[in-house]
Amino acid sequence: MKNQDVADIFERMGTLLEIKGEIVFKTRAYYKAAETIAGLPEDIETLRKENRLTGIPGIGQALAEKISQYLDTGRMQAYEELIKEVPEGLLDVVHVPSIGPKKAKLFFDQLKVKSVADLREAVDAGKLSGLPGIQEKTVENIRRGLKIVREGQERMNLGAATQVADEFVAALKKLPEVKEIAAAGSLRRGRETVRDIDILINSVNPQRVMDVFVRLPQVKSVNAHGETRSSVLTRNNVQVDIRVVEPKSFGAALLYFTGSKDFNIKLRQIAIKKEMKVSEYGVFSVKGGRERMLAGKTEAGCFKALGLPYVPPEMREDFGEEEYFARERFPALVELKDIQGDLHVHSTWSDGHNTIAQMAEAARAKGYKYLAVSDHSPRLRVAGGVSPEDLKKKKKEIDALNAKMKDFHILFGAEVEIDSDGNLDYNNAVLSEFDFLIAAIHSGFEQSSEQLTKRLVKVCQNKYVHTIAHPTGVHLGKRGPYHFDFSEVCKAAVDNNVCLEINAFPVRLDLNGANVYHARKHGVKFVIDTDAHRVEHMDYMKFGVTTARRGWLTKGDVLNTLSYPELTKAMKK
DNA sequence: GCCGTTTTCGGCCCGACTGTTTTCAGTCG
Repeated sequence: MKNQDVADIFERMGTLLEIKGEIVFKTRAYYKAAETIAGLPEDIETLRKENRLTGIPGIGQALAEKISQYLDTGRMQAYEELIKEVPEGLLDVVHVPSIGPKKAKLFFDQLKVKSVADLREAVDAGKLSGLPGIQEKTVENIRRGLKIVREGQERMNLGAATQVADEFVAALKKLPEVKEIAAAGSLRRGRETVRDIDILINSVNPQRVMDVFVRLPQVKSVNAHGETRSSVLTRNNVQVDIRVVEPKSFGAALLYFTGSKDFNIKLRQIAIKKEMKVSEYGVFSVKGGRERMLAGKTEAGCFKALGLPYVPPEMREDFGEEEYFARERFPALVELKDIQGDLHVHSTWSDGHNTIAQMAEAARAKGYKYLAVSDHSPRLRVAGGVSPEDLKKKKKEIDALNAKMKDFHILFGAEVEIDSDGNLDYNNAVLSEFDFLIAAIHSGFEQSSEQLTKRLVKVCQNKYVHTIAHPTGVHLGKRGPYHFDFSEVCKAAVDNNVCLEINAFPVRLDLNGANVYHARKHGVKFVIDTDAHRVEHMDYMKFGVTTARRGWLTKGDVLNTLSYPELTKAMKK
């Protein structure tokens, strides 16, 4: 798949064109195209072969030609010409906080700054002040921006972000001035990774809330401290922004600050067609040149005023809103309370920290009806995979526990290694013993797309397999997904009654929301599992459910929303 | 550069904060 490569180039071209001073609509077209291509479910080379490039929204004749040229030659002439004019190093320069395309160009033109290193030198040599529009404060901001870049502001995973947000929300909630408080932004949408935290507050005394916020002990430095907006950096270099709004606008503000950006744009475009206007203050009628507020207090009210069905935060991305709005009504998305059990947890039999009994007790305390204890197979030596001999003992332990429990079932499970040819790590006699069988790839990620696809399809065809764990192998912040033909594997899964896993472990979230969305279109069924290696990890289920919701799943799409009798029936091959 | 049941030309989301300015440009979300 060259999708990401093409997306990256367009993204870079967008920025370079901005620095060059192109009209914003042109640069926006490149950004838009980059985002769309990065999120495409289909291989761009396939689309090209079938002459369907211009069918992609936001791709016209000009961009289609550039894509084709890149696929044919591995190069893009327009890009290469562009970087002759605007050095590539400026791409990093504009990513320094408080520096945008205009300042980058200014420093390049006047001081020959071509990289972040050049910029750092220019700052240290005091060359910046004196340039038009640049004075001491600006230099100071740039200096601070450089420091942030040095310390590296990476995206956090959803788990880490949730933790930071919870801390701030808990601290601010104590103020009597705070009437309502909610984390918004990509965190509320449940994105797999989050850059910064947005917190929205309903209060009639913004100044007081702001003053308390910027002085919280977690705060290291203050970027902005205004009447209604403030922004700080925590000791761990996480940016946290808060905004205070009046009660009458809380819903509109929550809608706005939840995003996504593309979703907001879409809403505003719809509003314009209906002679309305949407801002963070409300939904307004602008008929006859007169502004009249229609809604703002609640999110639901805003959607209603626009004549649209309510869209859950997880769905507010740039895929498929048309389909959603056309339907008017949408079946309810799966919720945490629908989950009846966890089908992928580990115990002390392999690399888990807790015994089967402890894991089962924790699952029961959550109100679950069943739990599959799915330990690793022998090939995964680092994880202490369970030998066939030990499996017999493990089975006995489970049988004994089950005999003692009412209304709860422990399933004899396994997470079995898939070898480089798509074969499993136990023989058929052993495999046939398991109640629930998860197949997983933990090695051989570097194989070609063809090999990996073949491997995964073969696993789907294995009659003992119930699900494929973390199907794309992504490890957030560490490793990208391995490449295979996703559609092909989805088809094989459907044909063989194999589920795909939504692994809720925060560094995985694999499948991700976009994967789930596309797999669902193929008719794939899913399990949402935590991959817990200790009791506490079972709390990660909420992140898996969020991811499922991002892929538009309903209860009916998810295997572990079934009752135990229904589950055993559904697992029959 | 894209796009079109009012358009193949003329549009393309909206507002706060900051720092530099005497009314606004740049950056950010």
